[in-house]
Amino acid sequence: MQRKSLGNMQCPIARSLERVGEWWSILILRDCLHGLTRFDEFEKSLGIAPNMLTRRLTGLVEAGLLERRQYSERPPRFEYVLTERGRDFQPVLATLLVWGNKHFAPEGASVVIVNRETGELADPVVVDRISGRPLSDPVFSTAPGPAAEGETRERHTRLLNSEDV
Amino acid sequence: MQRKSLGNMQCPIARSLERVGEWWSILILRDCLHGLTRFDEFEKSLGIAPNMLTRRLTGLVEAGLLERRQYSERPPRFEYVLTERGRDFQPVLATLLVWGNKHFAPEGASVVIVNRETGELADPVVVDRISGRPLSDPVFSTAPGPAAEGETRERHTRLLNSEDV
DNA sequence: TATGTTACTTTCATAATGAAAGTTACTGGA
DNA sequence: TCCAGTAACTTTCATTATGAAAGTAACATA
Repeated sequence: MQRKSLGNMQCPIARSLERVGEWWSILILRDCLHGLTRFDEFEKSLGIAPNMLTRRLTGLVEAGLLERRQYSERPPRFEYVLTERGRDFQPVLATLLVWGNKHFAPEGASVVIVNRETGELADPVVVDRISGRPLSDPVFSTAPGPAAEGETRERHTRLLNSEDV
Repeated sequence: MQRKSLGNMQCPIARSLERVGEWWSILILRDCLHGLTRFDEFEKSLGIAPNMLTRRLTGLVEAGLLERRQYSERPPRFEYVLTERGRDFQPVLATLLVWGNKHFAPEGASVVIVNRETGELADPVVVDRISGRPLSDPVFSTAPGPAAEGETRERHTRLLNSEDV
């Protein structure tokens, strides 16, 4: 009766969540992208118990999002640095930030994204690089990919047809 | 010794995770955005135990992402439909999908996003609507917002300065 | 009357989370 | 040499969260 694994689903969202879906994981990645690397930095920043932090860091290392690196021989000291896979998580954090600011910051935003060249607030949106159109445009929908099998293929094919009307 | 709440943090990412950070929540939202509305649809699609599904649906309704709506008087039957807040979550799902496809689909993508007008694969990226530049551009960074207090303000101010070099 | 459908609830075991305290391997100062 | 301090943890144990299995409610349909 283990927590049910999402990793063997075909859905890329499910597979992502298998790696970062546990309590604390995404906040640790947030801190990493803010430049934190050391155990006690995470501990203080998050207010997380050290045993939990160890579990999460180990998990993120195993998932290939972080690398555990020795930065001192004597005394032996380690730090955690993002891999490319971990850095690639940034867009997810940006969209979570925007969503949080819009819906859960009634007192106003506490964290924003700024363009340091112009000083202006950024307004992050997801667009399709090919067409330049916002992904919210109804022309976009999910579809089965080349590796889709069985239920996944049916599910997304169905969806495509039903929205084609 | 309850699971530690992230909702009283100022960070918008933490506040978002307070609402959708539990196991299954994001996958339920994914299914909602695919058009599912009914209990047994979610149950079958996810392979989730019904008691878990009830807890999550209740939580998402309380968080204002879903609305529970009666669609039949006799027999009494209910469905769950996205609110605006729930629909606004879509960009997060898109970025999770892209990340999952890139890093956890060695056999190739099983789900893709397509432009149904051109038939081409979409390539979703986060850009700043104001400047048009990709958010990965180093000119962008987080900064304390108008409502930032104490530690939050310091943290992001520090960051801004250190990267200004 | 029996079976099926949809949307659940109840009970209970196991896994995940968290608080508190302790450990390791040092450095630097009295 | 002794003691405090630092950084990165581990250990133990209580409490929550998750999940499997079975059951329930309120009907419709045959």
